[in-house]
Amino acid sequence: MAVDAPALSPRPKSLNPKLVPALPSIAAEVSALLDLKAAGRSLRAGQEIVSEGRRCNAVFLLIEGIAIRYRILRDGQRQILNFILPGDFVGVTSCRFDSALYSVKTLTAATIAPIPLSALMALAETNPQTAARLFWSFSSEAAILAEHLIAIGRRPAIERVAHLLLELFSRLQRIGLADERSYRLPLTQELISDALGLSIPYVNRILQQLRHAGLATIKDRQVIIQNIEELAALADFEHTYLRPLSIGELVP
Amino acid sequence: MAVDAPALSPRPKSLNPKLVPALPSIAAEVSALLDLKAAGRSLRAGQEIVSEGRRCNAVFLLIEGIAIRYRILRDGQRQILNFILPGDFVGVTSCRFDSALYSVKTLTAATIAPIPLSALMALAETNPQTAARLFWSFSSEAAILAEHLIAIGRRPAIERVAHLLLELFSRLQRIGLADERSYRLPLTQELISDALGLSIPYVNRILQQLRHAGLATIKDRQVIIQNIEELAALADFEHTYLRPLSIGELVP
DNA sequence: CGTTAATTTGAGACTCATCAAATTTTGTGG
DNA sequence: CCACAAAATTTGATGAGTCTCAAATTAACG
Repeated sequence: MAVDAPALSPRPKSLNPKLVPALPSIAAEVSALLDLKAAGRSLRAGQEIVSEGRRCNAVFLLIEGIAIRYRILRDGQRQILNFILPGDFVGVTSCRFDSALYSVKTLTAATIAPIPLSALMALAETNPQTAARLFWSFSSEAAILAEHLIAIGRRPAIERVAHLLLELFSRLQRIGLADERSYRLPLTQELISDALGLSIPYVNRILQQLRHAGLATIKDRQVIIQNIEELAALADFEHTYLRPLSIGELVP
Repeated sequence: MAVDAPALSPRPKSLNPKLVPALPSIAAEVSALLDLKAAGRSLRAGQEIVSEGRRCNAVFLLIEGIAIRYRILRDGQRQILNFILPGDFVGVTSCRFDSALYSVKTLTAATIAPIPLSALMALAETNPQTAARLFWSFSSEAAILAEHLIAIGRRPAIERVAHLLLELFSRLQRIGLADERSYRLPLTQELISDALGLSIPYVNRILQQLRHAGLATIKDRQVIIQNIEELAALADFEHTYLRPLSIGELVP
């Protein structure tokens, strides 16, 4: 089921001390079916997977590492749409248009497995049940975007930051990349500000508030959630939106 | 292919003077297959289709009328996530969780056709190709949410408002519900403010700016885009994100 | 171990929110 | 079809939240 970690080339310098995590079941299923393990490509930190304005002829399964999806506006500002974690598919939205609407790039060293659109179409022909499950799973991305929209549209900066830290915590924990109250991630203040529509100096001040309140700290590329309950209360965080039902769980 | 307007009961009191628009092809296909026309239910303005916190056991095809998807926050604020227009599916994200994350309610009189999840599952069994196309089409919603996220996160109020007016214009035009430079829609300032994360008085002032600049006017539930080019330039509006490729157009 | 990247601090300005009230428009029952 | 109640728009004054700019400090990396 899960991708076998030792089968991939070990990467001692990886920022992530953990092994390759378990993939969500549909990702594992597709991975097995299309032999994606063999197709894995290693990327360095900062490499683009998808480039805005360019045709995108594949979707990618992120096997290891962290990436972001973002848009650069005409005035040079950046808006990060979401963080992409192991087990997530990359480029699903981008390949739906004749040129990609967003860019995706790695934040750490990463391993990705491309799935050419032709393979996806073939899958829809030869294995339509799996394809349906896969496509169904794609729509869960909308829930995360919607939650970001709510946070950015209607919540003050401190709640947004708290919410982001908790979302990443919850998602990483789910795939075995976080422990009880912390996770490793090169989450710079610039990334936070671009994800939440804030300025870097203000994010800095917000982080100080969280630190002084004993709620959360970022240090040495490590995010430490010191008081989960209080932070969740502050952020009005409820992790249901990160736990979509698979197609099989819909009708009990 | 398209839904036959006269076949549906005419609704003289409808706020919308136009007839039922052509559905997108996948919607038409599913509609025909499941005989959704016969299943159409009429709703009055302001009725809830999906309620946050409640189990949602169906998706709905909006056949006629306008709806919004939104969340009410703990402090009573509302964030509108998107506007739902004829031909759009409702509740796709909501039914993916054991209780709906958002509410959906009509803004005008409307006609919807429920598709029980069981029917959707059955479709995936009996007609997996169609199901795959349908599920694939669901993921285009993410592009609209992403664009909203960018607007709210990184653009000043006047650009957000301009962007929203143009998005609705473009989407309505596509389904035959807008003419050259205007469309009918009960778009109150409260709706705009809740969609864009602004206050009502400020939206009011922004609309005055747009009006005085000769760019756009809202009057008598009608939105008039007086200068499309200039408004689009102001908003940095590019409608690619509203024109996803169907699954068949992906590999040319 | 230097050089670039990231964080931190301060001062000042500006966008936009809040609150309150007046005005206009819309919907509705008589 | 009018009159009234409710909803929506408009205006003003004030203040909070957040941004910008600039520079200093600290941390990361080859």
